[in-house]
Amino acid sequence: MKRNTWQREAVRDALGRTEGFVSAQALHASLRGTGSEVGLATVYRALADLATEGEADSLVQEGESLYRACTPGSHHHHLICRNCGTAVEISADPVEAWARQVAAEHGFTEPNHVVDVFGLCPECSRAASSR
Amino acid sequence: MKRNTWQREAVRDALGRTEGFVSAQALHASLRGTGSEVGLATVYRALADLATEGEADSLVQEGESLYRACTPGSHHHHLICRNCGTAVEISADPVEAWARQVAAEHGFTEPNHVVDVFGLCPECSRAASSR
DNA sequence: TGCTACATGAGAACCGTTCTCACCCGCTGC
DNA sequence: GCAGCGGGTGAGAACGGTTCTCATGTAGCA
Ligand SMILES: [Mn+2]
Ligand SMILES: [Mn+2]
Ligand SMILES: [Zn+2]
Ligand SMILES: [Zn+2]
Repeated sequence: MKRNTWQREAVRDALGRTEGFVSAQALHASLRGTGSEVGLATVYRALADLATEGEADSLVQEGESLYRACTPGSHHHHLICRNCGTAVEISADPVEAWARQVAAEHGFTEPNHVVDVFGLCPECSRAASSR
Repeated sequence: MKRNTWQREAVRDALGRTEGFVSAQALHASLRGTGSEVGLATVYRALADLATEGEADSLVQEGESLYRACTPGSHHHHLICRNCGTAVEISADPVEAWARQVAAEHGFTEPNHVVDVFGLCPECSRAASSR
């Protein structure tokens, strides 16, 4: 049975208020910045829990795990800005079917897939081209 | 100008002789096992070089980078066994087009994508079901 | 209001990877 | 061949993100 602590609540809130994918450390720093005295280990634990409960999505970039609030219960993927982390949820129905088929064709069972699209968001594209 | 050393050659060979994705540490251990006295740092460096030269593919799983010999010059993806690391190269032309389109629709530029399909290979499926 | 088991947090430990730097050796020009 | 240069190597230290430890705190329940 999972307890309700203000720490867990603070992490959930901070994640929800964040545009794109953030690291545990960044989230911890931002919480500390607002006066919240959460421990780093607690932020890691809360994010891991949120991810297993399906309330957060995660991906690994350059050796660190990034998290993002997730609309729960729906399988989806992300279009992510390489520069600022902003993310858009996208559905990938044709890819789902393709992945299942490819696995089956080669006799692989219990298929899974990792599908992420990266790029520069409109804002970062503008900034990059005007430089 | 890149020099030819027996160490680099040994790493390339060992990678080529491996079925699926392997970690730098595992490859280093296997080289040591065959009497080759390569340093761990050198294995890391060689694998990184092979990856940037397009002679190896890499992916990150559970916090460690895995490498695999790659048929060079062709953009492709992988169907990977979660259990033993065995991998099959697959082409994903419909996914390529989909990814480009999704990025364009949201105004994202310089699109990239990560597409991996995981599952249990026929052999590992058999082992799992007979247990 | 007390009890108890789970959550928290500071710091240590962990672990894959990268860095350092003294030594080695592949390459080039002679 | 042979010397000399400059990049390569390797043992161990350092690094950085994450997890663990354990003493203390506190949510949830009666
Ligand atoms: Mn999917
Ligand atoms: Mn592709
Ligand atoms: Zn951006
Ligand atoms: Zn397998």
